[in-house]
Amino acid sequence: MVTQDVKESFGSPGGSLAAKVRTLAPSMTRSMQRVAEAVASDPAGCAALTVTGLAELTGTSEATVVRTARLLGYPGYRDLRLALAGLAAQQQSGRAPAITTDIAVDDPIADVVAKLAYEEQQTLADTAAGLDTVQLDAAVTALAGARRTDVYGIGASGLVAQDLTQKLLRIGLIAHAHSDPHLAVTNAVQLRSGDVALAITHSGSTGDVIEPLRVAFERGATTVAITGRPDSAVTQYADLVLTTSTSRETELRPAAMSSRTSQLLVVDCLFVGVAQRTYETAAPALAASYEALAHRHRSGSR
Amino acid sequence: MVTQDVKESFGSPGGSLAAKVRTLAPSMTRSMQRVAEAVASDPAGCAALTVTGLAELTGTSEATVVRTARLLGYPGYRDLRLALAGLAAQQQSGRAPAITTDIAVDDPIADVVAKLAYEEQQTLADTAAGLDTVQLDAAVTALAGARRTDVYGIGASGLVAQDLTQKLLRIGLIAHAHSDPHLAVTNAVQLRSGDVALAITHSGSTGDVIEPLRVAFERGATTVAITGRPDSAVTQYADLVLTTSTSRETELRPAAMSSRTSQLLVVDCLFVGVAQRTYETAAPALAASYEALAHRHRSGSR
DNA sequence: GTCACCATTGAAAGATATTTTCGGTTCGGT
DNA sequence: ACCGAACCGAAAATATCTTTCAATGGTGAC
Repeated sequence: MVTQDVKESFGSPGGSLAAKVRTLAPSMTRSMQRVAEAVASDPAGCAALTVTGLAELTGTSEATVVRTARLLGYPGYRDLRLALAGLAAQQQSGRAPAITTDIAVDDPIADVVAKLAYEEQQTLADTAAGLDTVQLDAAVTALAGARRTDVYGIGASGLVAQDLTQKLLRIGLIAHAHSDPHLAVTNAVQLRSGDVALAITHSGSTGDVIEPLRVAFERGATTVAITGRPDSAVTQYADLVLTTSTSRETELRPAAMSSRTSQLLVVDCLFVGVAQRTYETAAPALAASYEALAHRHRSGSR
Repeated sequence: MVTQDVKESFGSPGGSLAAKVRTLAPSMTRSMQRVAEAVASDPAGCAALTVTGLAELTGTSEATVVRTARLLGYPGYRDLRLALAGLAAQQQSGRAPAITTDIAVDDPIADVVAKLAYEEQQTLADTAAGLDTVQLDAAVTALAGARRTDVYGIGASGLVAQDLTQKLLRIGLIAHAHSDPHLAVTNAVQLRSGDVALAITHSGSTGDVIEPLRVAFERGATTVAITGRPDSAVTQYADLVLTTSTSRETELRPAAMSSRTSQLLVVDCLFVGVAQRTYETAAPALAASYEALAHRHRSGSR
């Protein structure tokens, strides 16, 4: 029997499908994209169609439809269709007001705030839905037990890398963020089994970040990639891949914005996970760092 | 095609299936009742089964299963199954309880993800609701017209400061982030009317950040504070105050986490606002920086 | 520019699932 | 005991889904 795992597909909340389509779209061929788009835009309608029907609707072939279903993580079209039916039902029951419009040049500032907040919320939901908790758990375990951890990130992702290291340092772990590619590589050489190297790159193809990860990978360290493109170059050298969501970008809202939100959520999850594992030492360390900073704040607040 | 009317089956509210089974049970034969009962008691489980599977489970034959499906009002088993999938999804989503509890040490990683995502969404909503758009608008105007902009932030807020400057630089504005208190002050001395100084501090009482803002304030620059405490020391020297939200912190989720989310939203709003104001120059600058980075990415990704 | 190669695609064959048919079985009535 | 009707399931028939494979078109090397 092929269709035993429907329950699991239900496990992920509804919106995740549209998100999945977005993250995987870049790695799809043109015809597959057509199919994916049809499915994402009208789940209910597509659920009513057979493979042949959907193939005709999208002007492709049955084979392509099945291929798309596979890429989206289902064993076959049958299961995609089942998931679609579920999705449609959910949509029907839960109203979707959705602020759909992009941010325009002449939007009043209040609209900008509302739209940005909404989109970032959306990004968070998508990311949470798309995160592979098994990989995440494995990454947490690796980090918690690591002798040392190196984190690579450039540009906006570099800030996320620093955020993670700041947090890890706070709970007594040894972590460094590298944004200088050369230093990153020379440090990566020092890594060995039991250490962790973590690369953060939205595109998954940032050479300056891939290179140190490759070195770490070859030295036997546990390598983790946080990327929006689970099929990109960086994953070649990653033992564990944590996927961030990709929301559609607009001219005034560059992709960097949502990828940052997404990356930070992943990083937070890693941190909390590690803090749980190392609670005995993490809790006092957090308290201590809080204490240490107290005197840097002016006492009276007016 | 037999399966054209799936949408309609969704139309009937979820619970009606169990009711329908009860109503029709008397008119059913023994084997059909077994099937109907199985379907009613575990829609999700049955949705995962093929006709043959369900027939075996209930100790009946495929024919009986199909007959039951017909009696329940569906054209065939295929459509019953689709409806079942929808029902299961609804049930699942229905029991999505508000995640109110704090993150506990022994929470499974999946719960951690859900709770973190939820809390960050909450933070975003709170921030958006609490933002003073008048002040925000004024800050945008100041930034858009500034000769130069200095941003102060320490620790986690320092990363937010860098995020803002990275973005502003991208659209051709002159902005610097300072995390070194001494350098910040020495640079602040250079500021004058028409320049902007922006301090980011959650507590509002971080001396190292207040000091340069005070200097800038006294030199006549437009000063902006992004803080979670609108009554704190930093606001003394701030012409404009943008308030970030403060959500309750827990042991495993330090305040830094939500304040960062909140600060980033404010910063994003500032950025988009400025990009709108300076659209003529910002749009091409954004495009250009995108181009410039393209070659740093390895080509093949698929 | 041409060629070789690889990715992409759809047609059709093959496999599976669903529906229908049909004959056997059971059960109640006579 | 016999008859008839409803009930049921095995298996054939059909629909649907999946896989294979050859044709196509695009891409990079030379």
